[in-house]
Amino acid sequence: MKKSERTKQFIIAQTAAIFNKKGFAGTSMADITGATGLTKGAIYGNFANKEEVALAAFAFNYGQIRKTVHVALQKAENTREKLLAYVDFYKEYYETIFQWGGCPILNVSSDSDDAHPLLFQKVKSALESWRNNLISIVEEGLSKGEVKPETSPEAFADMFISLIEGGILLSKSLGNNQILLSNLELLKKQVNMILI
Amino acid sequence: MKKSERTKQFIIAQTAAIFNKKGFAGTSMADITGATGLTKGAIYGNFANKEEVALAAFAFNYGQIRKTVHVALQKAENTREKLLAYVDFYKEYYETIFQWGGCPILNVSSDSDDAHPLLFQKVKSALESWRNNLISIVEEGLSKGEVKPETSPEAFADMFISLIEGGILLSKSLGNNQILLSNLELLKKQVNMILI
DNA sequence: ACAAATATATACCAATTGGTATAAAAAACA
DNA sequence: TGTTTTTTATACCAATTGGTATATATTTGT
Repeated sequence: MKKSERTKQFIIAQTAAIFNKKGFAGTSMADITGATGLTKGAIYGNFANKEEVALAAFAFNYGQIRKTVHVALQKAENTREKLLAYVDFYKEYYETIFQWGGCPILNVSSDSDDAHPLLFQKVKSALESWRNNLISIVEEGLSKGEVKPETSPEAFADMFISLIEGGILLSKSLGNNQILLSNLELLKKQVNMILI
Repeated sequence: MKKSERTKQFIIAQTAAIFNKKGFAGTSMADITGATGLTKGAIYGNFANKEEVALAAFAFNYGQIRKTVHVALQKAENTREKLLAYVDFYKEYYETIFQWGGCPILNVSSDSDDAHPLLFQKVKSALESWRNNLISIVEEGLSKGEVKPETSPEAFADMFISLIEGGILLSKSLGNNQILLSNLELLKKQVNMILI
């Protein structure tokens, strides 16, 4: 691993939480040099502009979550275990996510949807892959006879994501983590309801 | 109504959608003068600073929604009608909300939670009053024997808000309005499930 | 260890940022 | 209508914005 690549990763790691908390317009180059201890020369030697740092920061933030979910799903052997592993992931890691400024998908989506098309495209892809992953799990469950045949994989996935993201919004805004936990409990019940 | 008050309202009306779309840091004084056709002298003659315009813009955006919901709820006579009126409001007005840049609570919450405490406090209050309103409806339904006694008003309210805000996030991000509509259908079923 | 390539710091840039003093214009009141 | 009060435009401010040219360090491959 070359020096430049190490520095790049260092810059991303030091600024990822800042971008997640303050947004693209709210994060300045001064924030970036301040957080890294590097000068603008070093930043612009490794990134073309602020947007590239923001894109890398989002990829980092989202990647951290996806990686951990992926590990948690590895052990799961059937539909129930997979879906409950998802729920348990949020039960276990929501405090960490909150410390990093909340869900990056939620944050970057509303930060970029009307102003930063490149960033918005990345969020769209991330959300799409999350949704498709959930849909696949339910579809697989359907074909294996583990899920009730009247279940709509899409509608279930959308409810799933909504209860999590909505719970994060409510808990962060009201300063009450119990709300997200309550949503996660409800989600468990909804998982059990579609299982045979 | 004095001139100053009319100008104030005019500034708010012209900039409310901009703040909702671009956020606090993303909206500049130049955006404000550009949208109103007024100069900085006029803006600062009516508002102390940018934050005051942003606060007024959020109050305007949220007020528009609350006002319309309030009217829709007037006609409702029992728990079922009240909760379904809420759902129908979003069915009818989500396109308008999207044109204004999405749900102001969702937008301003993630825009302000880690950087603009005054704005964040307003969002918190708005979300609290929405949640309390839903809780009150369910509690009234419980006391009148219209709602199943095992229902938790808080858990129901949180699910209600989450399906709406999560649906907005998904539909806006994926460019697919059908997702919000599907969540609203699910919400109707959930309403019917707690009713006796 | 040395030369070539790479990476970083410094100093700078024009443009824009939020905000203010002041004078001219327009409303409000008598 | 005349005068006082209020509102708005103009011109300005220091600070900060994102970004660049260049010289100096520091890695890298030999």
